[in-house]
Amino acid sequence: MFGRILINSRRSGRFVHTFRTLKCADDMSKRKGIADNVNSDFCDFLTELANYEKNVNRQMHKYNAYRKAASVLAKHPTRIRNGTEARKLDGIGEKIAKKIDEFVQTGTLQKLEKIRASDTNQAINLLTRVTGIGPAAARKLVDEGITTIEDLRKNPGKLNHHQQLGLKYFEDFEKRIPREEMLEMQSLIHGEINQLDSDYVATICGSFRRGAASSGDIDILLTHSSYSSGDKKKPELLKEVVRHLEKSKFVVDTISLGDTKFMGVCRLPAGKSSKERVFRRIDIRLLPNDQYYCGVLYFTGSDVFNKKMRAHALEQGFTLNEYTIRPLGSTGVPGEALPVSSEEDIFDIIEMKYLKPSQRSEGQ
DNA sequence: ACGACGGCGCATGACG
DNA sequence: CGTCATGCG
DNA sequence: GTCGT
Repeated sequence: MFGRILINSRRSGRFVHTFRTLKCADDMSKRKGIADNVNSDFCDFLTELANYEKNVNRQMHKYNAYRKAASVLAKHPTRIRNGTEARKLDGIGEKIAKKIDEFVQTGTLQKLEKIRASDTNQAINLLTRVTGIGPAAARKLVDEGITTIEDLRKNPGKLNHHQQLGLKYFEDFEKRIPREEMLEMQSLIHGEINQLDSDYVATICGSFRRGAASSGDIDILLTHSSYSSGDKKKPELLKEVVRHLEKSKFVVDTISLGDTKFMGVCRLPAGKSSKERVFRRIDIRLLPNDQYYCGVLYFTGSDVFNKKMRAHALEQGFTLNEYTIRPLGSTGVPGEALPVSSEEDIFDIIEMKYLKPSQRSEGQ
């Protein structure tokens, strides 16, 4: 889904919590107005608290609250001097304002120091960076005395398939993908799929589509002229594409594969200087052709843009989601899905000026 | 004071 | 075995 | 943890 605003340190994005961030995380470049974040120290400790709530306490809502606060501070053009000033921003309340005061006055946070001092917390935060290991599995492993990546490698039997692949590619999956490489993969993917069956259509979404200089993974939306939402499922359409990409040696591992969603691992063939390529996370989703463009719009983001666009749709009397756009009756009940055969159609329906993907990064 | 904060596909385990 | 819940992304 | 009701 989406791109998020990266606030913190290095990769965290896409999953940003500390480390695993999520999906979209890819826009580091962006905004021309914000001169490289004068409040980054606040953002850093808020992000650290966010990750702590998510990974250790499993408090996803606090995690999101902290990230929202970090995000609003990252976008703020001037240096925040104290809690009172911060308190005015949307997403910062009494507690965080107090923390900002403490940080300004002492240069640190008592709470954070305690969190950092705990070996258990550190271990949980580390293990959680392996894809497939979430807060629950990380805690369980740590309870069993497994606290390092090395420990994991010694105990593969304690990991399910997804987690084993996460461990196998642990280092590579934390590396971002330069746009240049995304473009290479796009060429390869389009070539292979077209060769397989020219009635497929594939679009790489996420921040890559918005023009980001780097991406966290590859997120492909796929459809086929023969497949509409009214039809019965076609389990072979996606599997056929996956098999073909495996045969061409691009897809090298499968994390999960159902009728509509594939999650796996891929790698480009060796480049010129024969320097080894990095293994990358790849997702492919199969959508019915009549829902394709709502899906492409949604998975292109950004999150902020999606929210604004949905709000605009509501004002115009429509409800927009990742599948369909539907008119709202006088009672507020959604009607039948309207026909859509391009992203432009969706903008037209809600009387919104068309924005190219590169213009959807933060708003307007 | 109290509930919302996204919903969903796939893998896996719990349950019957 | 089928169905439901949980974890995860 | 923050916001809206």
